[in-house]
Amino acid sequence: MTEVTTTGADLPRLRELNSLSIVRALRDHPPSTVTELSRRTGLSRPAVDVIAQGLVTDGWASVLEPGASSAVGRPARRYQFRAGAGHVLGIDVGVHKILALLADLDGAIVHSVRHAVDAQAGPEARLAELDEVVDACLTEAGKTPTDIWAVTVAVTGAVDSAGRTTFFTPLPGWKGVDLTAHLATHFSCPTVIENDCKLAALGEQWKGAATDADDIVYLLAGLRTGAGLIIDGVLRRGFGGAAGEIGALKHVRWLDAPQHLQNCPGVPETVSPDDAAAWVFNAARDGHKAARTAVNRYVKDLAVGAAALVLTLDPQVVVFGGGFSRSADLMLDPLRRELERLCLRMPEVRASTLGADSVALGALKLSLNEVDQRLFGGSLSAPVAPRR
Amino acid sequence: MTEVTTTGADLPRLRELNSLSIVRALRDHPPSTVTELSRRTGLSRPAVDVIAQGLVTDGWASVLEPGASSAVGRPARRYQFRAGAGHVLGIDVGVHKILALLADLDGAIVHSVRHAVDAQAGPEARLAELDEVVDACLTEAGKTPTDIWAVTVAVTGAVDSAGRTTFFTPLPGWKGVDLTAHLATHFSCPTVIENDCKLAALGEQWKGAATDADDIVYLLAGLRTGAGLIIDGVLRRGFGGAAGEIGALKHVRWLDAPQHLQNCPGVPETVSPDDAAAWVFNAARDGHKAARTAVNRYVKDLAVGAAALVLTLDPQVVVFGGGFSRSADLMLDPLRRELERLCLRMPEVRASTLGADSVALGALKLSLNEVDQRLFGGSLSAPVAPRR
DNA sequence: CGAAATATGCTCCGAGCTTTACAAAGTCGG
DNA sequence: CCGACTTTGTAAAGCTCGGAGCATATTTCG
Repeated sequence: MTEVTTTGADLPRLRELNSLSIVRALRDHPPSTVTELSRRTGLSRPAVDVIAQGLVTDGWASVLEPGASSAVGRPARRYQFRAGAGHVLGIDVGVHKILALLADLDGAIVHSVRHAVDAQAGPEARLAELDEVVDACLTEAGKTPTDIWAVTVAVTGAVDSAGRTTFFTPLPGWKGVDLTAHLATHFSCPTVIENDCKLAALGEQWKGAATDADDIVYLLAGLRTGAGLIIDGVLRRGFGGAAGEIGALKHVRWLDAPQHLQNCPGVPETVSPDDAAAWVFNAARDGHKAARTAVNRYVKDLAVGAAALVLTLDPQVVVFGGGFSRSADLMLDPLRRELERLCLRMPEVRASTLGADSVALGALKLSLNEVDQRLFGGSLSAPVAPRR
Repeated sequence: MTEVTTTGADLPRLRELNSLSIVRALRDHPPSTVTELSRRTGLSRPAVDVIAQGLVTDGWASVLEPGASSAVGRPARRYQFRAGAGHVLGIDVGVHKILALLADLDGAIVHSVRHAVDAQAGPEARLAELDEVVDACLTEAGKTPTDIWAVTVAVTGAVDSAGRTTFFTPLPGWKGVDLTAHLATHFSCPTVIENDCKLAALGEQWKGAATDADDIVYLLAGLRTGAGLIIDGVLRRGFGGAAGEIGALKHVRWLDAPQHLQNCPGVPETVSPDDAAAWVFNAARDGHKAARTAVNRYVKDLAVGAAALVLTLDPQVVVFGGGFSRSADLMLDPLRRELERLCLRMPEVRASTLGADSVALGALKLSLNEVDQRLFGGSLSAPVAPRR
């Protein structure tokens, strides 16, 4: 019955907006004087002063008393965003490992815990391991679940808007798992489940190979092949969460592409199937003939799907990531050549700089985005942080 | 040197924001009383009253004096957005025709002019015809170029951010044409050049088959084959304006797909190549064997590219448009079957409801968006409309 | 030590929104 | 036809907020 679309603003709301404006300015350039903030926001000095003091009493900012000054004139009090007011979690539930990252509101990583997991482990064992990793991460950092403002978990396979893993996933028995419900028993904050490729794309945009780009295609090249898309600066999930799954098209041989490497003639019997690809890359570097053709065939197959993504989206950058990106030196140029042949407008092709960490970092970033949306989207009141 | 990022807001700015809020509310439900606006915006009645009167004196709104009232109580003055304060143009420069639509700020079409053009006409002749269409449209509606607040022109081929047609285009000799510069001699308002497929997608979202969707793949199926993408409610151009050009991939046989229809065995010699497809569709409806297989082969080729788009973007709706959409009855179900086979999550498949007008309507919508952005994005001051 | 420069803190003013109150203009019922 | 009621239009009072200006504090430089 009550109108929700209250678009009009009164004076308190104006104050709120200006407070948000100050917080934003504070986060961009951490230790700021009132005069700097005044210049950056366009507000007058007295207004900024009042608001900044309010932010301090509410726990959003802290003051650095003058100390040693470098310029002439009375040294200014410096305010800084209290990044420690809250924390977020980013968790990568992979086939072989679980990695949890804990960061403050500035995205600075406070602690991380990585456990190895048996690739064959069922959902119960995996969930138990997940709980253990989260517990360890929190206790070792001296935090409790109530200190956490957002949690994002990366899983393999397409994730629908409710957080369910649909279609398929390489995690054994994972298909029906309701991770959201499981996390709700530990955390009362918002929890997001998302596909690992998509989060890796976000990670590379945040702190990796594509910080300057707003239109990115991330290629996950490994034993699995996948993609994550960032369009106009925002991670795109698609209507059903299945965006980027071009590998499902039969004309694109993504499913079988890694077999060029695994079934390469000449791989010694002593090398396990999981390590075969690494052996082939090394052999190719040493000039091994069969290995070179295997790599080229792999890249050729990868490029067809990549070209479909590029032609559809016309991105600025293609990031080559995933387990095979450690051998990007071998594949980047052939990939460029193939794309050049197949595409209309050639994007930049770059190798991942984060490697396997991109997934967990992307999860962290999505948690931060979630918090930002709650703060900047609505009011600044929700989770007040009173303590110093 | 001056700081552009003035995020803070003072009192005048608050008034401005509230004015915009009222304008928006006014546009949603045209004839509104002050009380209604007050309820919808959350502002108090006196505030709304003052703002509304200001909007009237500035020419943004007009008053409807009471008249016959139906309810009890004193009859209310009704305000309405003055859609006639400005006008926009949407123009479709096609191979065979040029169509110009003139609309007011509500998007209501005031006048339209369509001229046929020789498909072989060179750029000079085509530009001259364009000028003639625009002139006719304005003068017949009693407008001058200064009454126009935004112009969008649809052309074939990929358009870069500067409005140049790059790569290729079916319009003879069109490749180097600087349409933006040409329009600047007529109009001082912003002019946008955009690809016709993309605008058709926008048209279908605005007034066509996908008004309820935010994630749309529009298929242009005709003698040319193309696509336009709307992701999260916004038309996506790609970094270089070449988004949706999946037809350039050799594995996707979009370029040759229409030849299944044109080279269908059994087409009489008397039928011109341009009309061959229509003949095949009619024959297929009558049970003509070769025609049916030709249609099926065409749909099969079309579906591969469509599947690549769908798998990449996971849209809610696929709109089947273009010249062939008049025969959607024949192709919609086969297309669904093919997509069902190729895709992970099946989107809805709908036939275009606008037909060939979708392009010009989309151009119109983009012009309106341009105006909206100028109004709602910044201040309400720019093009004041003083006259009653 | 004084001048210059910069930052802080305070007061006053004006703008804008809300609340309250009241007059105006209709309808409805007798 | 008239009075009660309801809703709208309008004016006044009060509150909050940001801007401008000035006095004061603190540091550097000459």
